[in-house]
Amino acid sequence: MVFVFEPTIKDIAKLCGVGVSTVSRAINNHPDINPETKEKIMETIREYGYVPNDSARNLKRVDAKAIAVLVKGIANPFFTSMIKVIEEECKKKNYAMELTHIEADEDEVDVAQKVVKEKRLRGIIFLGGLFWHSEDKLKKLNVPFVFSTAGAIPENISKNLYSNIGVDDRRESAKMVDYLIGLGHTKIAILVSEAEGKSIGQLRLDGYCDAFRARGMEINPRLIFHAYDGLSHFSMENGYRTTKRILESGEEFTALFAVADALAIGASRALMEAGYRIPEDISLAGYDGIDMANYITPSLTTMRQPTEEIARETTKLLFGIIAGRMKHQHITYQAQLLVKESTRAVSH
Amino acid sequence: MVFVFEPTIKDIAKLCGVGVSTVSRAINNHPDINPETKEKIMETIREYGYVPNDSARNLKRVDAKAIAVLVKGIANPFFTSMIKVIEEECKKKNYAMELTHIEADEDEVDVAQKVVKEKRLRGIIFLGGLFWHSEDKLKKLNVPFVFSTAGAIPENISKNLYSNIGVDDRRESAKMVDYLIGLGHTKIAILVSEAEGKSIGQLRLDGYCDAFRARGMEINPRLIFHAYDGLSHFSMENGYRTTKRILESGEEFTALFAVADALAIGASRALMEAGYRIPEDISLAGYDGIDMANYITPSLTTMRQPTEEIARETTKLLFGIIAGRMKHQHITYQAQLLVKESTRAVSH
DNA sequence: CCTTTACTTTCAAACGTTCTAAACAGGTCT
DNA sequence: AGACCTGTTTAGAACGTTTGAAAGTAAAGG
Repeated sequence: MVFVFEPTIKDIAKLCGVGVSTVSRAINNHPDINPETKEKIMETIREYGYVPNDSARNLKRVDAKAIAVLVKGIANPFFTSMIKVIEEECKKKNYAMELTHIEADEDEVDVAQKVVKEKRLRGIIFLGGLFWHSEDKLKKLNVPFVFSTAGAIPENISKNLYSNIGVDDRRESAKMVDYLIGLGHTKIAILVSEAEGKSIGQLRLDGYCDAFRARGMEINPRLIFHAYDGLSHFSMENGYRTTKRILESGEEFTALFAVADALAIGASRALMEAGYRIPEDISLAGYDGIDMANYITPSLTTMRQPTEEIARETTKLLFGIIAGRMKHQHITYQAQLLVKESTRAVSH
Repeated sequence: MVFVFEPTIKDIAKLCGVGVSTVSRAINNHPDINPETKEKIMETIREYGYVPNDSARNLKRVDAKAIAVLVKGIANPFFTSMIKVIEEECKKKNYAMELTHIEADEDEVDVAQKVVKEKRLRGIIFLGGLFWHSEDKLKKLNVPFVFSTAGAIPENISKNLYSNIGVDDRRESAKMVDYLIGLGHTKIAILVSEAEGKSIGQLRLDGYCDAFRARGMEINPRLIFHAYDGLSHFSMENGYRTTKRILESGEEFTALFAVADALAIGASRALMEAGYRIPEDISLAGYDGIDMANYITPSLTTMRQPTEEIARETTKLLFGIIAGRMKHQHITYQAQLLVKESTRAVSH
């Protein structure tokens, strides 16, 4: 490796014959500076390729311009597009984004606390189905945080402690199932992930049950299948394997509702491998509205969440709260039922 | 927000009645410390929830324990699994990982330089099809860097300036095309992304041509289709749109080779929408071996790159070079031809 | 009782910024 | 000429850590 001179702010100051603070002023677009001096300094900076040391900056600044994004269940392609949007918004505001994955066996609060303190971050976005047990835990986080597309938070937690942005999973899920029932399906299997606590999976399962009840129909518990491999819940692999199991179980059904598109895509493959035609023999529906749902054949009927919009609003809200010009909010978006080729009326 | 006491190392020192450096010693597992003192300090740290400030640490330390991963073309799902592995390896070594996406219009070296200087990183992994023009540019990077699954680097650049790990795209691509020819196909269309310079797309196109030449067959330039939307080259959307265009062109072909699985999946949908059966009417082949290729129907014949292995070795190599116990290397992995349902012998 | 040795611990100087308060020019007004 | 602006610049104290050199302790050796 070649030796390369790495200039600091001091070097630049010396080079320009000015004080360090003047250079700092120039860099940070402070008002009180002579435009001429500023131009000269910027010139020198370009020439020597000076880049301010982020650590030194963050050390001194009270507000390290950075937020954390904590994601549980990275396997779900659903998050990728959200993260991209969040990143964009951060760039606009000149904020750095610390992306951290939470493993299934890790405690969310502990991880959040650690990363926030380490990097002196100003806020947190929680992405995905986290589940919080107590208010005490949440209070340990000393910065504003926002849940996005998370599961339900227990009722006993004070609403103005956090923000929550997403769709009403239970209601939208019910809509989907109601749509299937409307097509004449009565034997509707559901492919759901873990369902302990108020996880996303549980909410969507609740919606499934709601839809049946609303129509005064019986729920057959043997048509509820859990896909939980202990790791990434919403994966294609998981959907595929569980659907195989469903088929082996011998239960009869004319429609299958997978509570996530990734699961549905795996299910689609398993069904077709087994010789079922979609939708002629079995209707298949997903949930999320990921890109890929449009590219499989038959294209997947799904409940599209406005991911980009949610991600964008989440980020803006967090910045607003950090800046002190907004308060915690609870926003519910509408999902959109996208009817594609994978569902049709039941054939008698 | 509640006021929370954020202890510093000084506070811990005072609390324990010892000097700051002793606390520092305890945290960093230095040898010269009384086990008893250490235990007491660790106890206090746990009690007060002290977490060292990363900025202060990195500021003082010569070696900020962190590397950068620069990705061009995030839309390609191919990278997701690689990033996951790199992250794992970093965690093992207690290194932080700075993930940065490079936009299509950004200069890779400029971005790399900026991020490395800002964060004082120790090394760089370049993921994906970057293209380097000159040795001078590369020399500007003052830390070791490793290319992974990148395009070919021009011959005139000194080999011991960098490492390069991946498969021989040209050779493996030729293998795939040769396999298609072996099935009796002669009119093989290729769906390729941008092809200026020695990009990955160009290499795979070269392989396509090699395969024809090796058999003494003619190449029909009108069967070469470029999918370049100026943004994410290897996306399903891009594959879909370009295949529509191919079909409109009216050129005849019995097989389509998409140089990336994401493109192939988009192509698959476009072909089926247009009423073509795969593989009865048209054989379809991809390249990369992403997970999803197994879940579409028909499952996709593809050239599987050992992504996990490549990512793991890339990271290990970079750490080795940083530690000074390894030198730059150029490693070529074998890809694996996975024959699935989407290809079959041409029907006469 | 004074050295030596080995083990612990502390002091204080960095690291590269930002930011407050103070200083400095060069007017303009009494 | 002094007082008072106004616009620009600077010195220097933080920020929270690591680290090498120095200092302190206690046990062992003479």
